[in-house]
Amino acid sequence: MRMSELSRITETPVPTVKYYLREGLLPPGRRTSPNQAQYDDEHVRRIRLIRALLGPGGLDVATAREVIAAIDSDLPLPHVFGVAQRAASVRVDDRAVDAAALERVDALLDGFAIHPENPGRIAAAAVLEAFDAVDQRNADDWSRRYVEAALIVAEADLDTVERRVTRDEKAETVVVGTALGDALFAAFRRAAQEHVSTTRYEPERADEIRRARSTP
Amino acid sequence: MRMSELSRITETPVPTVKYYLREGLLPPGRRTSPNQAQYDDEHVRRIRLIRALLGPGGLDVATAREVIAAIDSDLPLPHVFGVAQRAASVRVDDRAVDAAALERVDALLDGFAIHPENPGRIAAAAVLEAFDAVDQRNADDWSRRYVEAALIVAEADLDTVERRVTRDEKAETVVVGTALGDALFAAFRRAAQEHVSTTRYEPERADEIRRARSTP
DNA sequence: CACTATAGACAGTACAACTATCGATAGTTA
DNA sequence: TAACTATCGATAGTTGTACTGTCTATAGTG
Repeated sequence: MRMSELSRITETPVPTVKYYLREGLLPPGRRTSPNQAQYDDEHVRRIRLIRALLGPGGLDVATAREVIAAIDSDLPLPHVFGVAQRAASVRVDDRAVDAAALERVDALLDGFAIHPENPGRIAAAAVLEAFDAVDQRNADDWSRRYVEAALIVAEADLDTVERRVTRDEKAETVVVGTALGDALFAAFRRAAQEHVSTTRYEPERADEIRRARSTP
Repeated sequence: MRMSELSRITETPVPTVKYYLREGLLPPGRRTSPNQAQYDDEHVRRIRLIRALLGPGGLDVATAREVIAAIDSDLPLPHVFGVAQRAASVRVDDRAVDAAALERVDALLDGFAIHPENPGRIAAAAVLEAFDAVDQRNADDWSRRYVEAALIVAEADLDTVERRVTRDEKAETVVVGTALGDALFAAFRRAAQEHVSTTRYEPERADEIRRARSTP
């Protein structure tokens, strides 16, 4: 197919497709002449990946380029996982996090087999520090339950990757799952908050609200 | 205190403090003359809140202004919760989500007492749609476990708010918890992923890695 | 009385993600 | 085969966001 069709199928404007090509997110098409090229299903797929990473995934173009390069490389899966993790994490300056916050995180993650450089460990310390700066209260009880939930999600993530067959499928799932998983969990969290809040404080209205959704 | 001290305590440049004032994020100081004003601890607290929302919370200035206005208002807590939820959610165009994806989400959230407009419900549908566009596979098993984890987190969130005493404390905790909770969970998820991955695939290395962190 | 610090208005910066224009050429259609 | 549309690749422009800098008149300070 030519660029206009690629653009139509993926609902992405032609100038934007060109932009992705320029930025190295999308591999060039197969040249048929000095100013013509053919694209195929792989390009369609890749554009969908790019849009998922830049949109719901919240990655910037430079970071998306890195994780795409990791998928395309033949590096082992654990390496792809590391790249995806660092990409999806808000970049936190290691030195900007104080030791006390890191110790608290380590206490919460007692028994976890993680390296000191794990992006989550650093980021969690930064978030707890910010939380304390506003809400002068110990957030450890709250955090402990987050860790419990995070373990459930992490097991689900690994299981999902295992279900894929080839190395490339697994690599793509790792990247998409890591980036979109955050957004998916955040969405379900919102829903669960309303649900828990309603059943806890207005149980008499819960049934009525349930009905409103099941019969639109 | 004067602006320079406010700036020093909060580690925020003076021009940035002025910017927050202009943008209505920070209430003006108590005027002592046409071009002098006094600030107090409430301003310090407020700047910390702003920085937490704009930094780890990932809100933009306009959205931060809305949630701060909600805290300052005397609107009831459920309303503040709603504002915070919409603020922390990636804005999704309702019509951009197709009905099939919404039905899948509703199946996953069967029995939940939530309104059809719940931001999480819409956002989850959008994310699942993006995931399917890339990874042509049913993500429902994966999602179900996310929902299970989201319930744990939502209960923790509500409990944390309940522990606060006054309406204003509760309102602030709702806002901070909603915005920073996403980042906190994402961080713990990264840590849990490495932990689960190591114990599952390289159990013999797990102990060694654990030791590396406990004895820095 | 120097000297520094405001407040507030306004302009400028830096970066990211597109979006538009252009000239030379290629494919397509009447 | 002429007219029309599409493409490539280079370059420039746009939009939006979160600051950052400059300026003037005035105020606090040693």
